[in-house]
Amino acid sequence: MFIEIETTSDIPIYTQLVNQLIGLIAAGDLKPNEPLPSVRSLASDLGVNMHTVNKAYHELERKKILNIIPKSGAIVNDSKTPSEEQLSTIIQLLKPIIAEAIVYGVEEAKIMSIASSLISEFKEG
Amino acid sequence: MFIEIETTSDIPIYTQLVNQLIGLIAAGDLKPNEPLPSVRSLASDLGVNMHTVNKAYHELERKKILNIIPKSGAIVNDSKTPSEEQLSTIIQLLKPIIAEAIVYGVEEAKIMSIASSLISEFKEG
DNA sequence: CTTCTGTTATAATATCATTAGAACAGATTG
DNA sequence: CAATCTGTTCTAATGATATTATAACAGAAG
Repeated sequence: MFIEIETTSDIPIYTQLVNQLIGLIAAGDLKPNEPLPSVRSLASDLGVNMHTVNKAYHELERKKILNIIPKSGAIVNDSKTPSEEQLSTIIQLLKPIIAEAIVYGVEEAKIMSIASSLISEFKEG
Repeated sequence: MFIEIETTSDIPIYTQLVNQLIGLIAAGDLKPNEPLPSVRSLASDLGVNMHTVNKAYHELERKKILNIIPKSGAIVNDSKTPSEEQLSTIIQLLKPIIAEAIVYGVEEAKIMSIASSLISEFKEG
């Protein structure tokens, strides 16, 4: 489990966890139906509290990325087609960043090129 | 100044302000070299505290989007070409969202289409 | 049956976000 | 010049978050 937590970051630990787990799934390092480590073991590995990992897992469950089976564990959900809610989420998240890029003077073609590169980066693993 | 603050949102007020101001600049509603309202008047308009607006302005100055002239006011910076730092910022912000979209099963073409639409939305004003 | 799992509860600490009030000094304007 | 407006700085209080620490519980897995 290749996860690194920066305790000095202003990004909350559980958010760093959420983002990195999403990254691992997107890159195929964590596959659909694959079980995640228990909150206790991952917390121990990372040197953080059990509840912090638990919070990240539940955030991923809220996003419908994980399926948490009570008192058993969490497995990666298999999502072939995004729900309308998920599509809307992506658009809302993307909007302020696209705006920021435009304000910085990043040209449209450059924005598209960055997006394309990032997609390839994940898809290639 | 078309800004709406949702006090019930879990997004901090100053962050909402930052995002909406960036949106206004991207859409051309706020043009380069144009002065922003004083922290006191904008705070009064929005029904929030002066310090909250001040925090947003300084966050935008940190991003080099605003130029704050001490004891005078803030004006919109004219950025024609993004700095390396700004480009890096955009990439780092984009990365987790692209990953999330991929996990949701959003196809590459769809992601690109959303990005393109958002860019057009801003550029058209 | 023992161990592992997530769940729940309480509690303490630190940080952040927001508001309030006041005072100060430079900039602007009439 | 004098009055007003500006961002700046400071202290203070409040509420919400994030994180950690313990502990106990009940279902799952071996």
